[in-house]
Amino acid sequence: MAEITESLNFIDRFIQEDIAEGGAYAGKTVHTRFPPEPNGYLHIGHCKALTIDFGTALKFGGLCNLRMDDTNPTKEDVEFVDAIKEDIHWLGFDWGDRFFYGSDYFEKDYEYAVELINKGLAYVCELTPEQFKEYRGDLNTPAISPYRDRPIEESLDLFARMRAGEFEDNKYTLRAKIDLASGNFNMRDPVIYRIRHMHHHRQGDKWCIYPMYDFAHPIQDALEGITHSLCSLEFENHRPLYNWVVENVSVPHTPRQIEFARLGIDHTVLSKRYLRALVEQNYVDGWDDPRMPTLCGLRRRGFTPASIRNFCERVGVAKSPNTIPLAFLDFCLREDLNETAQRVMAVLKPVKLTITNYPEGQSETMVVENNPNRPEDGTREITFSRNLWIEADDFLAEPVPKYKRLFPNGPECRLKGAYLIQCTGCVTDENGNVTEILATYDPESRGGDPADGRKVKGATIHWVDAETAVDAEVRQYENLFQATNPDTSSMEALVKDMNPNSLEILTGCKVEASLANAKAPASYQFMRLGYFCPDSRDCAPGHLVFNRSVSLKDSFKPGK
RNA sequence: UGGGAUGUCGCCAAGCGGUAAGGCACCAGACUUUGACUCUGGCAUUCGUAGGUUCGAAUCCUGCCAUCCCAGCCA
Repeated sequence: MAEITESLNFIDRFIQEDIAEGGAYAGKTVHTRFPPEPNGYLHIGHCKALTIDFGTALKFGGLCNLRMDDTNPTKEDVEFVDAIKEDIHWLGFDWGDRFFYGSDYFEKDYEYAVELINKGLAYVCELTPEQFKEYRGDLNTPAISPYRDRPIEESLDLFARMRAGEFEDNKYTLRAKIDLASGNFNMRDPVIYRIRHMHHHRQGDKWCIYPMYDFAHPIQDALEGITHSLCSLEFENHRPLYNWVVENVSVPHTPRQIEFARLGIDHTVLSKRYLRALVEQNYVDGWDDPRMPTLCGLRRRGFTPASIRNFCERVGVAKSPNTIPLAFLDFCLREDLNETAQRVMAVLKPVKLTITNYPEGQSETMVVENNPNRPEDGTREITFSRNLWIEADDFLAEPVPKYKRLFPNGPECRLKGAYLIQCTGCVTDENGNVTEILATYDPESRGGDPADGRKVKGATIHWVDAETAVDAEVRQYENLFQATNPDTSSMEALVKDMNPNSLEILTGCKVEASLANAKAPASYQFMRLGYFCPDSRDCAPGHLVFNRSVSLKDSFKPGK
């Protein structure tokens, strides 16, 4: 077993007890699994589960399987299977050769179901869905099940005929005989098989009866030798049933289910159901729309795998409900990018800057480092001339207190990697809008350091040479698709509850700087936007002005 | 209302009977070729609440309060 140096969460402690001498799994290899249902794309919430499933196995020197939980043919599709695998690899997790489909165990599931019938622990029920609901009972009254005493032979016969396709959907179900009076509804003789005449994405038309999650999942875990079946809190109520199946069916192995709290992020929809609706009803351009909290959406937004993994690890594992600030996700990205991203200068909201004492037609080349944190990343050359673009926010006609940037007769400022300049004034149009900023430069400060060593009072600002700049149109999205209340019951309500900025963007009315709430200065925003795929398909209102000295293709590749 | 969970700083989260880790956020200062980054310092006499046990409790016991999950032939 690998030495465990990280701090242990509550799951780790359970496992440690289990594998300790005398424990339930003494001497065994810890084995977990990540079991997504292939009915949608993975989102950052799944990433937490992924981090826990794969991370726990790793921590204990064990293994983690990837298993498509495809027992319900009505919602599943191969498109999702491929996308899920790709996203997991992108994140950096690897299941080796342990990739499985829950549906590959259908034959086994069937045998175990027959075993239950033979033991008198399951029976064929013919309540209609409506009756089933009626007979369910309520919090204080037990359920009623008129068919629970059906003779074993009869159930055996009916179950075989269910499989043979003799009955239409919903005509019969197979139910486990457990406890009609249980306070836990999952134990009130739960349905474990239903009839669905439907094409299965993998099994084709081989089956017309499908096992329910509660029956199939423990069996899958047991057959794969999973020691610890980690899942989210909403399955806590299912654990007694999970254990019941494992105990009453002759599976070769006894897995243990442990539940943890799922991830919550403020103002972010993390429910597959709603994400799916957003895609299907065209509120967004697809699962990989940069506004989506899906892994492919985050990837297009410029999130690195390391930043997402780190986020999930730092968020912790516990059982208390949690809502993590979106700012924390941003922090994790900035932290990673600050270390690894190659810098580039670009201007979000451009305004013209003219260096009045710089000769017209003259141009020179400046050399700037690609990443101040990593000299080994080298340098790049950029051109400088009399006409530049700078950030509109780096100039104020009327300075506010403590403003250290450009304003008429303001402090000397540094153009990053170029010269020291001082603002002398500005040009405005008939409406009073600033159209051009005027400044003079100190020829003796090439590179940014004054010849006489005087201290620069103003800030350092970024710029782009108007003569050589590339105008790259890039659509600037709001941080993530946001909603203040993900638990609303309709799309209308959901959209109504959305953050106003998002709504504007969704309807295409207006696109403002996407990272307006990012605390970092513009350059850091560029790191992010720079990694944002400037694919022409995303071109829309906003635009960035890039310095041509960097090849867009090379420097602005998606964060792969 | 029956069953199952959860409550430690604004947000996460350690702690597991010996006297409240850490991160994010925030505040103050230093540094700085991007007001960022980095660095330094500050930030819970108190652990939902009321009692009890104990020399000693966030940790054990009892009651109460709040919140979440469950009555799909979804997962």
